[in-house]
Formats: sequence, structure tokens, C-alpha cells
Amino acid sequence: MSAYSLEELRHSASHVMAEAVQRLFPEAKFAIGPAIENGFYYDFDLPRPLTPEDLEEISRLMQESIKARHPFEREEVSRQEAEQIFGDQPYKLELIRDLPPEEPISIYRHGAFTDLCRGPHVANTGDLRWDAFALLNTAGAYWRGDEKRPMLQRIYGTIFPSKQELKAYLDQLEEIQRRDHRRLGRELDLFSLHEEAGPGLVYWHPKGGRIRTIIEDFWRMRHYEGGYEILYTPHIGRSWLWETSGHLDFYSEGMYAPMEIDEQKYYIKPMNCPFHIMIYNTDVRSYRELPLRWAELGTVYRYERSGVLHGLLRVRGFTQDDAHIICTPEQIEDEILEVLRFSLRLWRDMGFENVVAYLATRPEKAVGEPERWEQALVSLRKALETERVSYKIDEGGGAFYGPKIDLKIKDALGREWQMTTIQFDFNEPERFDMKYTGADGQEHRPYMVHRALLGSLERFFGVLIEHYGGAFPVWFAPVQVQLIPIADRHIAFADEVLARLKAAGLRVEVDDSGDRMNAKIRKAQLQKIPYMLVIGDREAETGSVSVRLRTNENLGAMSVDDFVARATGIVARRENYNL
RNA sequence: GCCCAAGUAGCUCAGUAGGUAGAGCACAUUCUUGGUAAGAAUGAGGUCAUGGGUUCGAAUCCCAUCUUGGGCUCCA
Repeated sequence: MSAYSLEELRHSASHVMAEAVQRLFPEAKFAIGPAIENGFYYDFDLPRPLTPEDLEEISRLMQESIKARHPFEREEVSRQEAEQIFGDQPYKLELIRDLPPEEPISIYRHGAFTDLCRGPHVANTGDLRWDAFALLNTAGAYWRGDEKRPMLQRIYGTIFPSKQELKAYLDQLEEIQRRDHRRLGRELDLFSLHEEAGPGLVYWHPKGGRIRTIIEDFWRMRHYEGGYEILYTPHIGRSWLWETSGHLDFYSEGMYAPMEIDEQKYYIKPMNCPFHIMIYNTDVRSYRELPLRWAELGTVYRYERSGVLHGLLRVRGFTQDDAHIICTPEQIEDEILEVLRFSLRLWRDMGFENVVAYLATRPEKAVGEPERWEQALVSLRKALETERVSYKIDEGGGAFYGPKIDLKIKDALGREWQMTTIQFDFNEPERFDMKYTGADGQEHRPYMVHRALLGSLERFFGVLIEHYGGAFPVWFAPVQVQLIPIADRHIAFADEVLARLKAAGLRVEVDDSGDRMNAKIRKAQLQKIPYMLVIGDREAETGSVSVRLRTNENLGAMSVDDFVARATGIVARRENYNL
């Protein structure tokens, strides 16, 4: 076992990889090669694009270097020496120029390769295991992440202390692929996207629609319980609305181009807030009415750059589970706390237990009085601390119009997804001149908070699919029960069972195809249907059903009533799994 | 938007000295009525992403466009 940290292993492996690339391309220019969360990468400027064969060759050369047991040697050099050593390496020269003058410049050598590097590294390339690393893929990456600077070629790889750990990681990557929502969306017939009909626009199929309905119904129920009212607003609005909100000034790149009707420009909405504000401003508001909590499943369209679209996770048309909370300064702490609680509870109900919060504070350019920012921040921080949510501070990461909490949700594979956002808005209340009359008879500016909990239904659906690997909890499952008559003569009894299960509120289908029972089971199994009820002579005679679970467990025969009691109980308790 | 790769039947994919396309699954019809993850036969199904070009001839070579994938940048 290695005594080195993963970081040391990975950073060292990136040097070994760079050495291999240098052997393959003597004219290569080197940029940077750090260790990252799950591995390492190195960026190169190369004379031609890399091919998969190149990666194999680079792997082979790396193995050679590891087996050759080159020691890593650290040396401190003067700035002048460094500039000489890296005289033909423009990216390294740029890095050297940007190093703070007081910091010593260190270089690391192993074999014939020398790199500008702070270290630390393993003592010897032989401390890396030749069978525990893998080069994963190549990609383009801008020098210093700046899209105006040259595009370099990046190679991603990873290394672990042992072969077993590498294998576990590669297995996990495979599992991620198996759970990919784009793949499951097709296999389970949940949704589709159509390039010919417009990229980034989602089509929900009947089974996806079922799940969406369940989510929406549950969402509405919870919101009414939580003191929200539900709004419906238009999908388009005249340019006046977007000029007033400021979106045309600072967000027009993200909006679909306007259409012209009666010599007026109409824009498809990228956000719901101005519409909610229109409703607020239909009346003179009193502090007695506040807080107002107005929610909408609002479908918006945003122009996302073509390269960023990704399945359901990044789309151009989506439905936000949006809400705006409008309240007085005195109410703000309670309201924020309540939103956070409400959100955490919703996530638990959906089967997500782990959340991490990010608290984003005032950026340099911002609107709104500092006292309001301060009060907002205090209320956000207090809510997180009261609910004992671990959080990180994102200094200056707030929007120009207000501070926010973002919640990242951890899925079954430990991946974090940014879903929930709770944001103050000091911009639009000003622009739309929102007010209320206080107890003092004076006009006041209310606080307004935007919040989207699931984020967008599309994105949430994508994460939900991957979280459960398509095996949805019974209360979500589009088909909960598959009836499997063994032969045609059993269809009549199956139809009877169908009627009884439907009457009990279960989503159930009969497989009356000419397939054999084995094939019917296989189909249901692949569709990840929680319950399969086999119905043959024995069951028809005794009025029972034979219950099989998608976990491959066979519960044997039980009466239809017993099955209904069992299944409806699990649905009512919203249990995540089907046992 | 940028770099690289890819686009052949509904799906997964084969099809390189350029000679008008193939498999498995799915689908349809027929036979089979079978106790816990694939019964059998037959059949239908493709302007090889789109538009140009080279050629006697293009799925195959070249160019452009669109889309998808892996990343980068972006995500007030």
C-alpha cells in the first residue's frame, strides 16, 4: 500500500503522462497538469489532434517510465534560470511571469522530463502502479479557461494506489453509464428530444407524463399545505415588461428573439418573476396581506449555447417550480427558514437525504442598499444554522440583485446536483415599484425572494431517473403492477384483477400478448415494474395472485385483497423501495 | 460559441482498394397456450443527417450546414 496521498499520486502521474507525450511529440508545448477530484489531467499544445491510438501509446510509454523507476528530483531555481529552462515553452513562461516575485520557483525532474511545479510528488515514478492508472479521454480546453485564448488538448486520466481501487472506480463509471437518463429515458419510454424539431426541447411520453403528473400533484398539495397560492401566467410578454424588469438590458442574450404582433415585440419568457409582480401590482397592498407566497409551474425558454445542451439536464425549454415570496422586513427571517425547511422536506420525500448548501454573498457590482443585503444574508445564514445544514460560503458569488442559497443534492452514486435556489431580489421590486402600506400608514418596499426547489421539472426528472436507475419507488412508478396471465384462458381473471387493482388506485396493466410467461416476466423486469402478478390455473381457481418483485424475489400466492393492502400501504407511505 | 469525435432500419451496431446496403432486438402475420428473465417460422421496414462537389459510378473521397457525444467557456 502506498503512503502517498491520492493528490501526490495523481499529480505525479500527470507528470509521467506529460513525459510520455513529450516522447511522442517532441515539439509539444506544455500548459498545466493538476490533480483533480477523480484523477488528473494535463493540457498540451500539439501539432495534431490526439487519437485513441495515441492514448494507448501514451499509456504504454507511461508504464515504461514507471517501470524504469526514475526518481523525482526537486530543485529551486532563480527566475532567470527558470526562464532559460522553459525558453521554448510559452505557456510555462507565462506561468513563471505570473508567479509572485517572493515565491521560490521550483522545478521537478524525472527521467528526461522537467516541469515547472510546486509539488509535492512521489519519490520515484516506480511508486506509481503501472496497473492502477488509466487514461480516460481527451478534450479541448482553453488555456487558462479563457475562451479568447488558444484551445489546448487535454488528456484526462486517473490513478489509484491499487489495481482494485482503479477497477472499483471504472466499475462506478460503468454504473453511471448504465443509469444515464438519456439511455433509460429511451429504454423505459419516458421522454425524447428531437433534433429536427429543435434541440433542447423535451417531449414527455405517456410514462414520463405519468411521473410528471405525480410529481406535480404532490408538489401542489405540499404548496397549498405550506401556505402558497398557485398562479398561472402567460408564456409571452410585450417588450415593455422585459424593459421594465431589466432583462432586455442584461439578459437578452439568453432570450429567444422577439416576435412581432401589431407592431409590438413579444418575447417568450425566460423567467416568471415579472408576471408575478404584475399580479402583485394589480392592487394596493397592505402589510396585513403579507407574506404572499405565490408559486407557479412556469414554463420558460432560454437560449442556451449549443455546446452546453445535455439530455434533460441542460435544455432550452423547461418548467420551473418557481415561487416568489413577498414579505415585510420583519417577516423575512421566518420566511427564509420556512422555505428551507419546506425544501428539505420535499427532497426527503423524493428520496434524497443528503444536501449541501452554498451561501453566496454580495458581488462587487450590486444593486440594493447594503443594510438590506446584510439583513438578507443574516436571515439566510440563520436558516441554515437552525436547520443544521452544512454550508460553504461563496464569497461574492451572489447575483448582482441579491444574495442566495443554493442547495446541491447528493444522489445515490454520491454525485452532487445543483437544484434548489433561494434568491433575494433587490432589483425588480425597485424597477416595478412594488410597495405595500405599513402599519405606520407609509409606503414601504417589500422583500422579494425567488425560489425554485426542484429547479426545473426536466432537470429534476433527469436526476430522479439516474438516482433510482429507472427503478422508481412504487409511488412514482408509471406502471406499478404488471399482470401476467400464463395462457389466454387466464385473461378473463386477469381482467377481473385489473379492475379491482384500478379501483384501489393502482396503476396496472395486463400483458395479454401471445408471449410466453417467461418473456412477459422479462419484459416487465426490463421495464423495472415493481410488482409482477402471475396468473394461471392455480390463481384463477383460488382467486389469488402470485407476486414477484423486480428484485427477483418471489413472494408466492396471496389473495387479491392482501396484495392491494400491501401495495397501497407502500404507496401511501411513499416508501422508496418495493419490499 | 470553441476543440475533438460521430451521424447507416424504431433501438444497438456491421459495412475502407468507391460498384445502387446487412445483423440482432423491436414491429406485423401465422403456429405455439407455455409456471417466474427471451418458443418458432415468415414478412415488412433504409433518399446511408442535409446540401453541394469530385467521379462513368459515392454510405464510402472533399466542402459547407445541422445535430449528437466528450470536454472547455458560459449558466444575471
